[in-house]
Amino acid sequence: MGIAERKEREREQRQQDIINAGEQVFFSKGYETSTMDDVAEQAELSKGTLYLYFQSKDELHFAIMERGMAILMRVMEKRMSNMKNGRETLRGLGLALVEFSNRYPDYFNSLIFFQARDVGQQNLNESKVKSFMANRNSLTLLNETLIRGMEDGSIRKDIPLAELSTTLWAQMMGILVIYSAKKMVFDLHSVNREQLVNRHLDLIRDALIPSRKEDSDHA
Amino acid sequence: MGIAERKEREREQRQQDIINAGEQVFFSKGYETSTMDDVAEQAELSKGTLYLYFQSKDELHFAIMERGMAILMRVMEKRMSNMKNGRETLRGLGLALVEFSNRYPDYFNSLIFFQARDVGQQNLNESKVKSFMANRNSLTLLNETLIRGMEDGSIRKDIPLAELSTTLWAQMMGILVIYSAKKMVFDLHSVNREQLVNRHLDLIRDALIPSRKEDSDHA
DNA sequence: CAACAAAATGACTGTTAGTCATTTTTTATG
DNA sequence: CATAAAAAATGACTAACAGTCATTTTGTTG
Repeated sequence: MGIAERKEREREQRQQDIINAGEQVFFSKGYETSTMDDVAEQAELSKGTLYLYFQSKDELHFAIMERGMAILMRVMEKRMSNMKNGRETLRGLGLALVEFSNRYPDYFNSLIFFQARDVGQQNLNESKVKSFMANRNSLTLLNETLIRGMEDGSIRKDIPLAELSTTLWAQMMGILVIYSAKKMVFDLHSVNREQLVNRHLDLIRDALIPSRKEDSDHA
Repeated sequence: MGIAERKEREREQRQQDIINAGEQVFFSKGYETSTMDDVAEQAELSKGTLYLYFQSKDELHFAIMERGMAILMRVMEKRMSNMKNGRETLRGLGLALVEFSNRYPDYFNSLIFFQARDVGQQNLNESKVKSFMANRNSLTLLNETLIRGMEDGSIRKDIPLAELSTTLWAQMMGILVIYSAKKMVFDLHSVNREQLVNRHLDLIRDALIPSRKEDSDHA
């Protein structure tokens, strides 16, 4: 008697259908200007039903972002392979973000949106915790890369790992957020996203090369 | 007959009063959770009057941020003096932001809020243009500092100025936005804002030191 | 003071996220 | 198959709030 199982599948399917409708609407009209009635119409369901599957408009949006995050992880992992050392792999991670932004601009925008979402909110609600979890994987990837680079000698070892990884992560996410929010500033200086990221990665590369003094300090 | 002048002064004063009320309310309750009725009550004015002085809730918030920006500029200019070269001045600019965030946390938060505000908005409205103008001064300061550093030999000269300044600006604003939005991530890694900014400035300093090759390349 | 203008008011509107009593559909049972 | 019970779906409704505007109050001028 697999009725419970079928119900579970149906429920999952309906949830995916709603996410699909949400993507259609949010990606074309923008999140803020889209209404839950729009999504309901697109999904051919009543608004009430939407709330049986998602607690809030924000949670639906979050589910869309999670799809994007999963894709980004795939793109990153592909880019990481075949890199000769940790420092090059680190650059690969950065370039994966550029590739992701070009191939999946809508998902990319969702991701960036969520990076900046909670600015100015003092109370840490559940969505904040979930959003944190969503970032864990990419931070872990970054951490592993730094360890690899420190071990193979391509990255300096004198900076505490947790401090370095969070800094690099904030830098990268940060410039993407700022670019997205203040595109006009960059347009005025004739700098596009790819240039910005490349320049950033160059600077970081230079900053992470072990110094000659450190070279001899083979721990 | 200075009636027109007095009226002008009164109008200005009332506008300042409303901004004061806005600060009181927004700083204590947070922007999103504050209502214009709250501000009206605090200002001892009707809501309608608020809209005679500000086109929208957002514009009132913007006026508050502009006060903060003016303070930040003062803090930066103070920090810039007495620096021995461009590279040190650059660090001074970064540290000015930390000082600002400690001394004027509410204004600082407004500023960061506005940096991230327009993520995901496709249409560039007037507020976006205004927000851009608000950033011009700090970007100009950064530019001047980089030029000084390139001229006194403390900063490498091989990166186009517009590209370098926008990148450094995006990095700095970016990490502050991300820290504000994702404080939890940094708490978990035991990294606070001051550490983050200091580590970032260290990395940038290392990346901007002219290479030995470039040293001989005295243009 | 009367006529006019400027400033201020607050009841009202429009919009939309989220709710919940009611209806429809599906499943279980004799 | 009939019927009771459970599950799913509905959409009219509420609450909240930014922004408006016809009306009232205050100030100015001759």
